[in-house]
Amino acid sequence: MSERDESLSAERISEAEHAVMEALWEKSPQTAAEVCDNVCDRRGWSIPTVKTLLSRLVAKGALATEPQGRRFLYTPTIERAAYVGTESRRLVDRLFGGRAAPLFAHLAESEALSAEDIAEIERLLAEMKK
Amino acid sequence: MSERDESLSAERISEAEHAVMEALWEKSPQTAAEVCDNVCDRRGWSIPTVKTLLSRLVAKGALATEPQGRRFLYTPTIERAAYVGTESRRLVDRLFGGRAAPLFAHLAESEALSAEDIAEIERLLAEMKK
DNA sequence: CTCCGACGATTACGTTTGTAAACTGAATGC
DNA sequence: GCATTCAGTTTACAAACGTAATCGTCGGAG
Repeated sequence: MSERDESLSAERISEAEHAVMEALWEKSPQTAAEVCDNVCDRRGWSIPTVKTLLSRLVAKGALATEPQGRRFLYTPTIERAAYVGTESRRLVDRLFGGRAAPLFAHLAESEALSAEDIAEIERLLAEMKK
Repeated sequence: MSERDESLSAERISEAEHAVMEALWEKSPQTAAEVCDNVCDRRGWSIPTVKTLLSRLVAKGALATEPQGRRFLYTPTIERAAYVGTESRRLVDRLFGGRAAPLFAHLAESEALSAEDIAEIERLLAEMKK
């Protein structure tokens, strides 16, 4: 019960881990220290915490390491778009029965849509029609 | 370290708990056994599991109990719309910097929007303009 | 050549979650 | 009345998470 599947990257990324991923999607590769520079204050973390998260993400196959001298450079192996996609879908499935329209309706109803959002969405819709 | 705040219902609802909430939003009040009838097969749960989840939800203030003879009737204390709202916002904040338009764009791009979704959204947009 | 400091690796530890068995008290059939 | 049954409560326990301290090692400063 130790050899888990290491190739299929379907491992779930937790919220804390996600913060680390964001830093690396923003810019990569980065060392552990650099990642910490980018997230530690915001989250109130210390370096050991970041290192743990990095290790777990490597174990989950979400990050790749490349040795640079005696330290590692970390790079995402999964694309942000893919992650965002699965997470979005999860939510839509769980809360809106897989339909996006109710989500939109909900956002609209709860004032979560700004004027710009609406304009942007109209633009996208127009574009889709072409 | 035992008396947690019992009035403010900001407690986080986990995924398994959410399934129970859905059953009760669908129809309430219900007994534990009834809830189980509605979710146990789908999730492969046994009654004890449902009971645990119900208790935790009561502890979190998400459900209210009303004694009916020797058993309890469970009723949600929070509205589904409120839950859906906070969860949606969480996702939009976390993944799209709080902007709904990028979420929409993403759904559109990834084919997650059906023709009906689009029609429905156009309808909603038209309505909002009025 | 030796010691220090910087890294990753290992270990830690409390909490939450998923999943459920054991316990306890009350209602109910005989 | 007393045993069985059935509800809720308590306890259990492993995995995941959040957060971090400690260990072991390797390379660079003296």
